[in-house]
Amino acid sequence: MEPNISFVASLIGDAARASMLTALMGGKALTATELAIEAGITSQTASSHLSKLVDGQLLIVRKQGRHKYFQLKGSDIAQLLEMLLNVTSKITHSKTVTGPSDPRLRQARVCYDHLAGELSVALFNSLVKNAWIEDNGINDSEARLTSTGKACFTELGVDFNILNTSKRPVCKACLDWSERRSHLAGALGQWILNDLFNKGWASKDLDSRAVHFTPAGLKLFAKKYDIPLLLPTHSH
Amino acid sequence: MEPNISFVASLIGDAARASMLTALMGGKALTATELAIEAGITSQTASSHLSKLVDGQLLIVRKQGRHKYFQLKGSDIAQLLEMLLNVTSKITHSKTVTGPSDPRLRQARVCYDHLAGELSVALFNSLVKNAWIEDNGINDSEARLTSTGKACFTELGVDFNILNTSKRPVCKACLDWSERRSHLAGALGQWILNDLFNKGWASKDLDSRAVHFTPAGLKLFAKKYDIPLLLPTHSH
DNA sequence: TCACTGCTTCGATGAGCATCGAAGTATTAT
DNA sequence: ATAATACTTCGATGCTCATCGAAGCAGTGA
Repeated sequence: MEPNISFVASLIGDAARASMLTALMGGKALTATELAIEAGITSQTASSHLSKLVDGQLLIVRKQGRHKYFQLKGSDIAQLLEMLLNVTSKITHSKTVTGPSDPRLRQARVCYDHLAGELSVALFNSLVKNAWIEDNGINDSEARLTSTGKACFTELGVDFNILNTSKRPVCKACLDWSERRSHLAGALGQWILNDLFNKGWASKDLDSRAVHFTPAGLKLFAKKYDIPLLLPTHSH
Repeated sequence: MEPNISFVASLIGDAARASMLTALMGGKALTATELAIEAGITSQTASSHLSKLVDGQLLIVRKQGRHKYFQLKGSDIAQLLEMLLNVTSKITHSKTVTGPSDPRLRQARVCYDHLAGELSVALFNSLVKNAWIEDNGINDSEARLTSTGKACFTELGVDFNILNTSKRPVCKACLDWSERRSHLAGALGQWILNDLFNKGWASKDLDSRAVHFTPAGLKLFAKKYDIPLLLPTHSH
């Protein structure tokens, strides 16, 4: 028999659980109360939801003192959620005219473990333009690291020996639900995001999904990857 | 605001609708009664479900006489469902020991518009071995047509001028939920499946997801793509 | 015209489940 | 010790929605 899709889908198919899951797309582990607030429900209800999500293997939980920290079980779950975001936004956009959005989320946000939003799309385009990566697909998740790219990234501090040991692909294109264009995911995308945080160029916002750049950090970031900086409110 | 994932997920999160959707992964358009039978419900209930799926933009419908033919709205929907199949099978497999399955489905089945199952994985491996395509990712959807591959496929009758006009990627790796390994998707994967049907080497089974090869067709297929043929019941 | 099939609408039924208040158990703080 | 916080369990409530019978509409064939 084919696996029973409806089980996993129904877990995601509740409004409260869905907002918890999208909150966890920020990559950070969150406590039960934080998630309850995020979903706008009481802690009792949240507790029930969270145990279902853990039973359903969508989340893992780590107990720390009197807190319980929840996070997505793996990148495959994150990928599933991102694809749901894509499909959903495509569907709802056709109804609600054009996609409104929190401007901070539009500009830069975390997609589980890599950068998403306008800036990440600009980054991706620059990488393609400078032939660090090749983008084969039009709509889809194909990307390839060139030898130039490998050399340049190595110079920037990437250790491909380490990246290659992980089971996940190094270089991967991920479709952005707000921009509808590709951005960089995979182990390399993760490295870039971490690099941003390590260098203090950007930090996660309180709502944990938006990424806030410092003015200086933004300039350095743009310079490092040769990204043409646009005005904050540039025409669509 | 972020799109409301729960809406789409809850559409899939019903057992009856889910079996309808997986049935439509066969790529063929099915009538309302066929889908009702597939889901094991009455036609009234099916009608209600189907109108929800159409409203929700997961399906498109085409009226033909007194019949209504339903099919998945696009390849992105199919991709979403396939990913759900992957996640679900990974989750349920860890509980229900090892994945049992209809042997015909395991061997060869249709995944929306391309071939899936043991044979498709074998095909993919042969293509990689002979350097027609390159497989970059380990777990993920990356694949790249080599120049050799392009030449060879052209010789087999593929017209890349036509394939390239479509918006979808030509060459794409798709993770198999039964095999947990990559097989070929994309426009090229679609071409191969159609080629199989056109040549009469294989046909869709009555249950519309399994693909039945003729003995002669299987041999010719294996020869064409240099696939080592295994015994029907080969050890896992 | 009449019968048959495919699909839809309406209404009633019933089950599942999200929700929260109240109470209970840990864990940490004062 | 006492209080406060974080989370869970239990029970009651109420809503949503899948389900099907009955009836109706439309397209097809005799």
